[in-house]
Amino acid sequence: MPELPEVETVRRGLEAKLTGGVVARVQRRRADLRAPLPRNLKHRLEGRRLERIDRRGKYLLFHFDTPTVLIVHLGMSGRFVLTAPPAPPPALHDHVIIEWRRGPVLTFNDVRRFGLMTLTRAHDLAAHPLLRGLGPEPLDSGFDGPALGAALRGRRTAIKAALLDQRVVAGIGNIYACEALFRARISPRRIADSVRGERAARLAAAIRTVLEAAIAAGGSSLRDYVQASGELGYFQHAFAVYGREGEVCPGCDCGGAVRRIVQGGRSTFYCPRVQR
DNA sequence: CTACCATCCTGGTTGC
DNA sequence: TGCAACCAGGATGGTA
Repeated sequence: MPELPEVETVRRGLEAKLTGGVVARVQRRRADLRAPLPRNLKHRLEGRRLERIDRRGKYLLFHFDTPTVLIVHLGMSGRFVLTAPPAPPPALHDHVIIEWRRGPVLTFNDVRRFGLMTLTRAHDLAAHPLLRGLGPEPLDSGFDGPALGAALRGRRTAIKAALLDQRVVAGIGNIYACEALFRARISPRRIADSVRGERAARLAAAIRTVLEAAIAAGGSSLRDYVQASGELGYFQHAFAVYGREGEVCPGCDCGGAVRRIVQGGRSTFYCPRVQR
């Protein structure tokens, strides 16, 4: 479900409500997510104070004192819900419940259990296997045409597939790959290696602007994605091509229709007339 | 390297 | 209305 804008929206919502809190109680109700939940989750977190929440790509990084870091990936259907204490009776697919000495109760709910939660030490963070190979953060100031072009150099795969590869750029998923390519007027089928120079600059700018616009809208709410506060993001109404097969190409007078193709088993939406 | 495939899991939607 | 097939925002590991 969640790509960078949704993860960032969750990060902001949780950080605002939870920073400074001390963990009072951890319940691990179901451990068989994408990777087994740490057996010592309870002992490592109880009594720890949350200092801040960072994000790297689609990963949330909860920094506690000790120093302990809780790494979370939401997978396709993972979400965090905040509720007023006391902890509510566990609902279906509530896998982890974190209570604090004061403040709201944090529940991790994940229907499909593709999510992941693990612990590490802060000083190992950059070298952690989950984070080590990630490409540049698209919202960092250093992310520009030359940086993107360098990451794509020599890749003979389609640019759409390359954007989904977290080693190329961190945080982009199927929706924002489609949307960024449309904004940059680049065909999703174009060989990644051929995206250089001015094209790479256009694509880097499109990635940045579409992600920033989505964050400003609170992310996209498809299916069951909601922000921690329970509000719905509304960027899904601003999609130019995603999910719009057959509709008139938006934003220009080309008269073409949005087409859906399958690349690597995933749906790609684009306008063949304006994206070359 | 690359492309392609299956896999993990559940639930909503679609089509008969 | 019932039921089965298909589809879904991710990541990984295997194969050719």
